Amino acid sequence: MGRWEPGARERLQAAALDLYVERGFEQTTAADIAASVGLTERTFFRYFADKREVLFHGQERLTELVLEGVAAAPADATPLAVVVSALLGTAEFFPDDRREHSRRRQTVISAHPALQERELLKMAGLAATLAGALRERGAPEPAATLAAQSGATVFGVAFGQWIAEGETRSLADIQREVVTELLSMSSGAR
Amino acid sequence: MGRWEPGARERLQAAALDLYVERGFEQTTAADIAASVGLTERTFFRYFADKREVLFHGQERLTELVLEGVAAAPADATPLAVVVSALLGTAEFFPDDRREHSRRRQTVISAHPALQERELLKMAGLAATLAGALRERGAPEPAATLAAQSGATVFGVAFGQWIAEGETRSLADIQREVVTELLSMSSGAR
DNA sequence: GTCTATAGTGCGATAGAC
DNA sequence: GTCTATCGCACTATAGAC
Repeated sequence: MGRWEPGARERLQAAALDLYVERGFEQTTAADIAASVGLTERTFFRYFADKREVLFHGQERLTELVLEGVAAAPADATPLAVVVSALLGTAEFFPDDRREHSRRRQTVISAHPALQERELLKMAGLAATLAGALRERGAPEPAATLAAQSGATVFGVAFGQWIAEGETRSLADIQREVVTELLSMSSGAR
Repeated sequence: MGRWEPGARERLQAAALDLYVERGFEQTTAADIAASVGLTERTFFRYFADKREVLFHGQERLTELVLEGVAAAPADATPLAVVVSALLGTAEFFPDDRREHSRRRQTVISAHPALQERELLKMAGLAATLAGALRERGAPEPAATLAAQSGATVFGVAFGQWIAEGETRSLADIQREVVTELLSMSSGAR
């Protein structure tokens, strides 16, 4: 394990998660992570802009899945229907055998506000991308943003449930239930 | 303006905003801000945990207004109706004569991801507080969280509109329209 | 109020792949 | 030889410890 071995980025990501779990985010330096896979601090920062980013790299694929979900919706679908389609597209990113990894990762994030900030920023970026895609399909503002943000809300709630202790349903199944819940809530409002 | 003059916190906040507008957030050091009001860097960090926090201090009052709004809702109100009441409570925090200040502040935040992160974290905290208040009134999960997050969404969209160039309506008026839009969107979904 | 560890950046040197 | 990942060093600013 050292210089020139392939997969430096992936090794750094795995080592970072392990160390963040073991001793906590703040007690882990970038140099610690790099050293644990035979690299230097300087190389760590070549791959990741900062210590937090190492936990979030790879989410570009999630954006792609959202946009594929948008494209899969019928042309005459309402913004909310398009969002549901986008949402179900994301479920592919979280197969059941990734649940345990997601749980570990989320435990670390939940314990550190600095990591929560970054997660919220990523989610906001995804929602903004989704809103843009809705506008391209002709949705006006503020409907596009409202629908996209509602999608982010549903995703967040469903994801939280998906990684809850003892949960066995798939993310897609949970998402469908949460969407139903959200709609029934709105229609019952005075 | 110097040592021992009262209102150190407020002077630091005003100076920080000015400098962030002038030269940008990253080009402004904590020492710059402190020096510009006759204090030292050390004093800056006594008042604010970090460079970002200086733009967000004072939002505890916003939380209070949200909770007052919750309390003002009739006991048999649906979660969503309680959220609307909470939302309108926040409008008091943003009278029309604060609009220009909010615009300046938001311009800075929008230009710097590090500041957006902090803003998102504050908003998430507020939504979590609101969800907790809804649970205390008997709302079950996930309805409480869905309603609270929807409130945050409406607030964000309405606030963005309120500070838009040329906008003259009050925040409360805009919020009411955005809520209507959100509800009509959900009821029209297939 | 001082002192220090760490984050993060810029730039030039080097080691290995080809 | 070229190309590029990695390293070493110097540096500033943040933030916390004493």
